[in-house]
Amino acid sequence: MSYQSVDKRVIRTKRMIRDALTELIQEKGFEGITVRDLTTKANINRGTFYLHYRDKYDLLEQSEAELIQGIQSFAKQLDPITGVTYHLRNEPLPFVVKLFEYLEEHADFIKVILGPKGDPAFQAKLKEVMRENMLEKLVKQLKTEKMLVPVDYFTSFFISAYLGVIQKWLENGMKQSPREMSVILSKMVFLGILDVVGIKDNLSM
Amino acid sequence: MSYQSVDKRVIRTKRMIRDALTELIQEKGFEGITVRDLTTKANINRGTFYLHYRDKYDLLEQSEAELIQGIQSFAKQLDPITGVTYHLRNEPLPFVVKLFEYLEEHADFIKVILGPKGDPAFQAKLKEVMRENMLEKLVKQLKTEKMLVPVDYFTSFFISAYLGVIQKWLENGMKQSPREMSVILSKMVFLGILDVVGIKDNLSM
DNA sequence: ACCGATAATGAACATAGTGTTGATTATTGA
DNA sequence: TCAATAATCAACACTATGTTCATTATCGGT
Repeated sequence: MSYQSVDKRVIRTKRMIRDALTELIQEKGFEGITVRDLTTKANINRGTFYLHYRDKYDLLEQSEAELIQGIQSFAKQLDPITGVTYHLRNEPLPFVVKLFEYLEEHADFIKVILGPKGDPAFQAKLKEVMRENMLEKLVKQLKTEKMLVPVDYFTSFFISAYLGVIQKWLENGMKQSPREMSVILSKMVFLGILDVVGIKDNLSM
Repeated sequence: MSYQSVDKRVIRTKRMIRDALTELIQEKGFEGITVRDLTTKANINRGTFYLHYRDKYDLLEQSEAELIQGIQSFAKQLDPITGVTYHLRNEPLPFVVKLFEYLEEHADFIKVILGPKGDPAFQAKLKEVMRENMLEKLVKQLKTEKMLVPVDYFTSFFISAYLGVIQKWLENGMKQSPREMSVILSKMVFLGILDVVGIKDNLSM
């Protein structure tokens, strides 16, 4: 009925370790965490930890990999025609809306892992997934020689901008809905800075 | 003649520790580094380390603080009239050019500290400095109610975009000059995505 | 060139975390 | 109910930490 571990005890133990990890990263950052800290907070025996994870880095990797996998699995279900169509219509990409929904759902962990005490490698992974699902198809359809800037700086610019807004949104306590955030982002992506700030009659000088 | 430590031995020891730190972060990331690693690589006695730093976190903080201070010191010397004037002229901010020059100068350390094995807290600090020197004055002159998006998302968007391009530039081996990078960034900031990619007659479909 | 000040060394220390083992108990799924 | 296996507990050798103290080496100022 299952090639997976469905043993209630395993589920329970792993969940408690994951919860402890989230709390502890918040408290002291990942670096400062010891296996003893984790097992104490999780109320399990220290030996039990090693039954499931090689060390704390293994725990972190597995936790991150699950999140990335979660994103990729819903990304694949999305309309493959996306890409340029949405870009041209100045509409938020369905992927972006879904992404915010997903982030919201797993906010506890993601918030700390993307925060100042988190893991910069996870930022890189997330950027890569975003790039694949938001810009890859667009870039492939462009004659890059016509671009005003080198393509990899173009990509880095917008993906980092997205991630920065995501981090701010999480930090702010996710006051806006995923749809609202997608719209905000679209505006900034499609308009230049002067339009976004409503300049011309806006300046006080 | 000096309230500072100018003793040649201290200078030498600290420099060797800093160099070892840079190399070791590259090799295994900051987390994996032990004081023993540092002192072995630096060819000094382990006890000597503790004469200068409380622990490896103290070392990291001091190293980062020096960099931030370096940025702030040249920022203060710049023309205080900057701000909106340059933004309106679509010219690269002098601060940005200077910043790239500074990053280039300290690339060894900054490259790893901003990389996937680096310190996310340093990213946050750098963003803050950039915000103060690039957007603060602009934002103060705007009637924020006229903006199309919440001001803090606006700020996060562009500052993160800048940082993302900086990271890519470092990762790429700094092939472009500071001035070139400033121009590339200005283009992306002032034009929307469609203009930047040269769209309309650019799409192959 | 000297000499007092101080930086660096080397060895030892208690303390704490790591990852592993083997025996025992508790819980699970069928 | 019971065989399988997860979790516990205690012990283990090993490594890193941060501190100490006596000793040696190097510095800066005269």
